[in-house]
This record gives sequence, C-alpha cells and structure tokens, in this order.
Amino acid sequence: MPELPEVETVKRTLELKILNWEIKKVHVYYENIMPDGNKVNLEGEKITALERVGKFLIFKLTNYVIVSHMRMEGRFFLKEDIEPKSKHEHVKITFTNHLSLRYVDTRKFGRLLIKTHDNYLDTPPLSEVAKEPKDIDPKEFHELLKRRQRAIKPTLLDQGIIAGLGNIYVDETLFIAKVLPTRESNLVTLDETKKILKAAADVLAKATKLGGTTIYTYESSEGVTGRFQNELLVHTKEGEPCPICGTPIEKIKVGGRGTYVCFKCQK
DNA sequence: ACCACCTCCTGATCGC
DNA sequence: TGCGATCAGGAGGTGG
Repeated sequence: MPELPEVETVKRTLELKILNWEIKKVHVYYENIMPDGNKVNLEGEKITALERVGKFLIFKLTNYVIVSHMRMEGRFFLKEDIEPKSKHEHVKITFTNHLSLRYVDTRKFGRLLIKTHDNYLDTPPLSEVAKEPKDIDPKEFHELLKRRQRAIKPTLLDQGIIAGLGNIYVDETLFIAKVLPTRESNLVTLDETKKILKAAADVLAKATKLGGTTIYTYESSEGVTGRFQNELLVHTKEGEPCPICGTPIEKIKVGGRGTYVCFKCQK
C-alpha cells in the first residue's frame, strides 16, 4: 500500500529511466483506471519530468500531465513491449524505444488521470491535497484539530488535512508521539500536536531513505523492495512486546481501520 | 463545516 | 474438502 515514502521511491526509480522517452501508444485494458486513456491522443508526447504530491505520482508530458494514484496495490513495471500482458495489468504505455510502462493493480483501485499543465494542480484530486507534515505549522494545525471531534487517527489519514500518511505510518506516528489513535482530535494538546507532526515527518523521511515499506503484497516497482518494514515499531506487531515498555501490542479497529497500539505508552 | 457510511475490487481467510 | 461469506483498505461520493 503505497504511502508517501513508497510513492517517492517509485518516482525516484522511474525517473532514472523514463525521462525524455517518447510515447508511441497507450493501451487501456480497464477503462475505470484510466478513463481518458482511449480518448486523448498521447502519441508523440515525451516524459519531461516526474513529480509527487502527497501520495500522487505525476508524469509530466510535453502537453499533458498524468496524475496517478496507486491506492493499495498499484505498481509500475518497465518491460520490453513484446512481453505479454500480465494478469492484473490494466494500462500499457508503449514508448518509441520498444519498452513499455505497465500499470498493474490487483484490486483495480488505482487511477491514472489525464490533465493539462494549466489545470492539474487546481482541479481534483490534487487541489484537495493538504501540506505534508514537514511543511505544516504546529499552531495552525492545532487550531484545525480543535474544530474536529472525531478520533485523531482518521483525522491524520485525511489527505485534505495532512498529506502523505496511510495506515502504516499513522500507527507509527501516534506510537512515537504517545497519543492513542482513538483520542478525540480536539483534545490533542499543542505539545502533542508538535510531537505528532515531528514524528510524522521523521517517520516519512526515514522510510523514504530506506526505500519505503514492503508489506503484504506490495513492492514499489521494478522489483524494488523497501527496507522500512524492519523498522516498524507497532504496525503488524500484534501480540509482540512494545519496544518501549514490553506490554503486548494490541490490534483494534479505529474508523474501520486495523490499528496497532500500546495501551501503556499511548495516552 | 464536519463526519459516518457506502462504494469500488480481488485474493486470502473464515465458517459451516 | 468445498464453497459461499467475510474482510481489508485510500479516497471519492452521498447524505445527515
């Protein structure tokens, strides 16, 4: 499940290869993933840059922009164009060099949206993406939290409030900040808000440095696997001793999401 | 403005 | 053993 570090890893991996490649043909095998893929002609477009906004990966082309989100299981692979389509491959972008970029997504939740340079930042989904933890002012964020009644975990998962965190890194962030995921957002103190933002920024930076987290079925792309799963403190650690106090980590549900927590360390 | 709930999907796992 | 039911989950849409 790509969160910010995984998307950044995919971006860095791909941009070493596909910059300046020229598109020859786009095949869309499942329309919902790339609704405009068969309507807009991308032939002759070159990849001019890759960007990332929150968990979105952006391919900048000569005239167009592809805004992609891999959701849980989306992956990109580069292959010889003659290689046959794999089982869950839904989009194939063929280049004039006879290589092709394949979008593979078991659950078909991901999206590749075609935008223009003029509108891609000012229209959904990117227009709705908030700042990343490292760029958020703690006092401003605390004021925002005061207006929210719901649990802090679903608040931190809301990309319109804070960008980049998913289920894995939220659990890690709240454990490091010593705040229970069920705590009402408006009851989080300014001091705790500062700790949450710092923990989130640190966790994302460290995970990015290690190439993200390889977990369940997810690989970033190109067979690149991250190493942050070895650094996880609580996520997936049900029944194991808390690394701080030794109390067994519990798995609970918060806002419908599987959540790992130490009830002694987190208040 | 805020928020709970539903939807999209498939593979893994559960229950009978 | 086999098969239907249930679950997981990021974010957009809906409706209270």
